[in-house]
Amino acid sequence: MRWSEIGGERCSIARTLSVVGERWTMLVLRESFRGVRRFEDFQQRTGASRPVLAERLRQLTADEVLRRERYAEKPDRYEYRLTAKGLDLYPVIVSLMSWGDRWMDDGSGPPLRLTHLACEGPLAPTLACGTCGDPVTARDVRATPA
Amino acid sequence: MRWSEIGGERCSIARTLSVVGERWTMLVLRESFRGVRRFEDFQQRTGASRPVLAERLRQLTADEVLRRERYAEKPDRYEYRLTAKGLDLYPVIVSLMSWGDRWMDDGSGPPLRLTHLACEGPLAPTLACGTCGDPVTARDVRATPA
DNA sequence: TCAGTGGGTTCTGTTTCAGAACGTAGCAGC
DNA sequence: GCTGCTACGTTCTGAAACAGAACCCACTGA
Repeated sequence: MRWSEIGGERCSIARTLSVVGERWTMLVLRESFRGVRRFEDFQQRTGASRPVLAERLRQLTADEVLRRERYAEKPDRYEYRLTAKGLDLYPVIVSLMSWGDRWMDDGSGPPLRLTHLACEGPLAPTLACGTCGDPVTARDVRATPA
Repeated sequence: MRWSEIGGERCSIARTLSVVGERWTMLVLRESFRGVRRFEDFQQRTGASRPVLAERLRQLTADEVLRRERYAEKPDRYEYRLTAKGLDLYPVIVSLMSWGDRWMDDGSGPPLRLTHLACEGPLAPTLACGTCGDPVTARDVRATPA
């Protein structure tokens, strides 16, 4: 099977990866969540090559994760902003970061600190059950085909 | 910058992607969480080609996300099982799945249903603040360099 | 003796990628 | 009017990664 065909699988993980699973795509989104909007800035901050970045931005726009908006005329200039669909990827980004903080630390501690604005405490991101609100690990869950 | 060098960045997201960001790796882990342990089964269920699968299993083992264990002798047979480090990737998998359920539905509903064993309710996975326990979205968080 | 199983490796043609160069449409300074 | 500078890409070329098929090896069972 070709990687480009995983979007057709009946699996939400595979379908999500067909949108955000390409090389560099997650780093583009990381920068989007940090407020980056312009091609040059994405290029510099992610390190992706220009052709690949152009392709990723095109695809993310087609998938409605980003929205391409003109911010200047003559010549036309566009920037890329997260849509609601894109903003909803935040838990993915945060869980990747959280795992890296815990398991990929080189001894110098987490590169970024997240503060929960509502309680002013450290975010300490947790996977919780939406029904009872308790924290959840892999062992607490049963999966059944729908 | 080459993709193979992102592990050296001072960013937990980039570092995590250096472990789980290759094509097929997430699908291998998806199957691991479903209990799959053997090469042939991974190959059939993920759709990755045999050389790529072999390489991914090798790398995940080197990164201590999976552990390679002999389950038979003459000839030796090995299986791949999640370590604690691997099990801790569960929030990443679940958040990918949750986003796919919400945004990539083709009209036939979620392919898999998750039940939280503690409360017997649907998991409805949520990103929560570990300090106050409340649900969190992208807008509720401030990031500061450490 | 012959087929089947499990876990890979090897080989070959195709696809994707990295980096540099180029294009384009304006603007600022001189 | 000429020279750079900015922003956002596209084009080109050699290198790397991938997909699928074939093969290898050490057994087992018929």
